[in-house]
Amino acid sequence: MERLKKRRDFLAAAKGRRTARRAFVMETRDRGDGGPVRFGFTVSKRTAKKAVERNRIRRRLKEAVRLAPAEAAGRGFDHVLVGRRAVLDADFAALRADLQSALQEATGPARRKDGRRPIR
RNA sequence: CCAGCCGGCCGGACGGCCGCCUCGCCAGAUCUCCGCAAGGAGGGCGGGGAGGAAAGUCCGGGCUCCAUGGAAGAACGGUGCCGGGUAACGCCCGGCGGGGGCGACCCCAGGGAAAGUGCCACAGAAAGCAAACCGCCCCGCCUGCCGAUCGGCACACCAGCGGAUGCGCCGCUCGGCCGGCGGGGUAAGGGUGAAAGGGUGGGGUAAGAGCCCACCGCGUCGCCGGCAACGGGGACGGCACGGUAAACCCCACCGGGAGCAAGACCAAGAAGGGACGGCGCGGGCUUCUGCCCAGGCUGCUUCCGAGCCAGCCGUCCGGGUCGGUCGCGCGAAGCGUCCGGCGACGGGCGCUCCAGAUGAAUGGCCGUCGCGUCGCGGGCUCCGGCCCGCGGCCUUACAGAACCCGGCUUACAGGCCGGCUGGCACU
RNA sequence: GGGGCCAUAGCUCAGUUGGGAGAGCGCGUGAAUGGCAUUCACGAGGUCGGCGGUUCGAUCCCGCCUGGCUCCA
Repeated sequence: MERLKKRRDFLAAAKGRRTARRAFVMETRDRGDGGPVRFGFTVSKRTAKKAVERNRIRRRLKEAVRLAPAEAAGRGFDHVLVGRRAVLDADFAALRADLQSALQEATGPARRKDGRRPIR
């Protein structure tokens, strides 16, 4: 898994499409170059005050991303996962399922003009 | 057995599958990918991979840069019984003094208030200079009352002469009491207050007072013990010296400032600018040599020393910012053992190499065991609980390295070991 | 990672030789008005962020925690 490390990339992703789930918010940006997919993680001090908790949130999200099938994330995308406190005691299988659906939605067809999700 | 005190330690264990970071070795024909570049990633094998507090950032150092070197001083900040340990410390050890506890033991910013200044609200006579005030005592004078002796009978009184007796009246003297004025002696006592000019007891006195005595406290000076803080004891003094320095301050000692986001290098790349070299560079006197006087700048100040600046020409370098690499893992290191020391600690020998991220590595899932807790069932019981089985829950408290080290402080489920004190019972 | 500052009534803030806890707005009651606003009078409201210490006495002085703000790069 390739990681996002520059502040620039995080700011760019924050302007992209947002996909919210119970335990996290995913910000997605299509770089348009068809290159490898990259992931970034954000857990702020406001989310969890203690460093142990912030570490645990990021690590569980990272593991969920690692176990996700490579083709699900698409090509040329930057995904930033903003962790919430719910990650701490969420069931891991449910976390993976949420990630999978979020990736599917984020890399799928663009939203309709009214901003609602496409009807399946 | 119960209650308690002190010190030290642990803070889940084993295993499976899939992953992450890093180090070493091998391979690596410079092959592929990312990047403008610097550089980074990609293979195999092996090793290592969070804490006792990694935390707070309260102290002390190493290391790095900044400042022109040295000395003295000022300012500011800190520390504060004595001795020792240490690279150093505000830390630690041992001791001393004070306070608390039946005790084991615990607590103390614990120098100086006879260098100076400030403050001590309210209450209180008075709050720090010692006196004033109330009160107490003595003397004198005055007024009033009472009593006694003596003298007297004008008035009042009496049954009455008469003032002999009784009730009385007047006067002298003496004594007592109340009050006032004046003079003096006192600090024992005076609702208060955190604190009141040594304390307690006795003697003494007109009343009192270290006025005298005993003990305690205090001060001064010798002596003895101790490196010292200090302790013991003696003589003398005869109360002078309230508290507050985490109020200003004084004394002694320590401290230059900033911090790895320090700093160095590399790549891309303007302007200001910088470095080096050459020539040149204040005023006066003088024929020249030379002599005299000098400006500005560089630390908070002074002194000594050192250096730089005034222009022109030439050559070279070239910041910030973004990115990359280093700094960055052998150290006041850990473990074991022996020796010295009451101890903190020091020394010798042997063994080991033990995290290095930088949007930041320890994760995910599972099995077995252990611990804790809850529920149910059974058994035992000194009725407080203990044991066994099954099941559920937490899979466990506080908490995540960010240059490193020594301390301090703060947070912490549960548990282990050792020593000691008090009480009860039994032997 | 490293510096600095703040915390006092519901809100915004004063508070120094350490002895009284305060102001404005807001709130409540009353007056005035036919009614409302303005105005006037009166009143309630505080572990001075927490825990220790110094002192006779602490919002104030000294430690240690907690929460918040801010600066450097």
